[in-house]
Amino acid sequence: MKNELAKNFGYLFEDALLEEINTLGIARQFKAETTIIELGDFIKSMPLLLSGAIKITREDANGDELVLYYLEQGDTCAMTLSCCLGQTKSKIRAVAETDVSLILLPKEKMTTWLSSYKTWQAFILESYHNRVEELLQAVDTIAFLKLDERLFKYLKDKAMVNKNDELTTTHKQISEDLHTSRVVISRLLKKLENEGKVKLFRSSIKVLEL
DNA sequence: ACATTAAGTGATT
DNA sequence: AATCACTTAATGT
Repeated sequence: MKNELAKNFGYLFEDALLEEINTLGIARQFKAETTIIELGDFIKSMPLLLSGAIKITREDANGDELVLYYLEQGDTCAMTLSCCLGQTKSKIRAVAETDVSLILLPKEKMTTWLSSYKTWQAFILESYHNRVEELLQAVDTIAFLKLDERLFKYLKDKAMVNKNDELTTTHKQISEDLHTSRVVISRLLKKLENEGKVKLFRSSIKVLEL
């Protein structure tokens, strides 16, 4: 774990902090599709993403889902930060998009480190900043983009976090992620295919224009 | 061969 | 853009 840690965060954190993370952190792996944080969960530790990608999702009272953003290697969950500080339940769901490997940090350390390590402070502020940016982007996407543009952006994002332009997913799953119906996705995907932006297969989609 | 699941399509609101 | 109803095609048992 130590080398992996150094590889991903070595340039960010000072040695003393890396040491602390190394001794206090718990390494964990999740397989793709595993739910890491469920709605309403209490957060007792904070994750540092070593590899893989995590899909952050919101859900309304009717159980309708909506994808907010993806976390990638080197990221941390901003929701967790506010949960740890405010002692509230998680208002989001986190599902492993790919196989994920991460380190869990005890939440009590977070605030202590904030004052004792400048690099930690910078890291937290930086990732908070990134998260807010992504959230704003997500809002823009939902509010101002038409569904066909949203769909194409979704496909590109998904290809990005998976580092693979061949996506194994179904029209139904996409419709759930984008909060719309399967039929609509099928039709829009057909349109994108005719425009030469994607290639459709059964249970998979190849993104051509990245 | 049969059942199940994914995807395509016309018509309606 | 959503929903219904139905078809076709691919896949699993």
